[in-house]
Amino acid sequence: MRFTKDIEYALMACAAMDDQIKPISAKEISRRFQIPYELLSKILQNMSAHNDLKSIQGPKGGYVLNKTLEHLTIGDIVLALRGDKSIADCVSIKGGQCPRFDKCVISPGMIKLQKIWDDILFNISVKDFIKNEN
Amino acid sequence: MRFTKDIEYALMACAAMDDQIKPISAKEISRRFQIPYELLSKILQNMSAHNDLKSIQGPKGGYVLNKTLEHLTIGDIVLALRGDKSIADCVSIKGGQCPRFDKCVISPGMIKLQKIWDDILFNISVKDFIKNEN
DNA sequence: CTATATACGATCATTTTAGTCTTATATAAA
DNA sequence: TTTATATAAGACTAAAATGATCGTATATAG
Ligand code: FES
Ligand code: FES
Repeated sequence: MRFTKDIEYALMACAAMDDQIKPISAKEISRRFQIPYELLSKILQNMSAHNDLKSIQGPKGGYVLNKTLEHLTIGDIVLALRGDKSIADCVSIKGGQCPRFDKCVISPGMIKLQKIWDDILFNISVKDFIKNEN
Repeated sequence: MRFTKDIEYALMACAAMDDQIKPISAKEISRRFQIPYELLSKILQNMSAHNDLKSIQGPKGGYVLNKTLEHLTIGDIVLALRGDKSIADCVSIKGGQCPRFDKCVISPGMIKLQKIWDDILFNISVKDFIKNEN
């Protein structure tokens, strides 16, 4: 039950783009946080495809936030990077294929816990996450 | 951010042992839930080493719960099977080695989220998790 | 035109997860 | 005391996910 490096890198990138009018390049973010450039690029491209960011090509190009960090949640980032927010196989989209599905003893609990987790993920904004007051 | 199969299997095993006075063997649990026997064995041994279960060797042996499921939490199971409950590298025990540690922009948020998650993990009992009322 | 940027797909290395195999030890019951 | 049944433990393998790299194409500011 852990966040992977993508998520960490994405959150750092968000911090770099916060309050920025001008686009910031992947290279600049990569340099600032010591994140492998190509890896970061793909992360930003995924976030772009998910409409969390807007990309501007060419010189002076880079990425800009599409929404403010107040309106971007941790859950959005997980969805952009993972595509799936399920906390276990038992409760995943493909759960229907599980041979145990009909009489599964853990799925009621998993479903409940999934709801609790979703509630957290999609209600903590990246702004909340980044700011270190309190 | 997902629970692995161990956790699922451990929870199923707990369900099988709930309210049981007599020990249940790994083989029996394995058969009932279609869990690979050797894999389940190791899971139960880990839970045993963590004092969640008591093991009885020999014929008519098996495993019995050491505490009631009301007093066993999801967090206990994660600790027994994973050894580590941290939600990300940034906030893990070895976090001190991170080159970004001193000026990390995400660690305040990670620490906060870790607390929230711990609060959930160690306050949901396996009994709560298993029972399907509500 | 050229330098700088994203877009995208393929590839590779490492780590984690999942599952298997083997051997040793304990013990209830015949 | 023998035998069958059980846990204990560690080595091993296979498969999947993660982390990182490479190469090439395309867009565009200057
Ligand atoms: S484990 Fe398959 S549905 Fe729960
Ligand atoms: S990422 Fe290293 S301390 Fe936060």
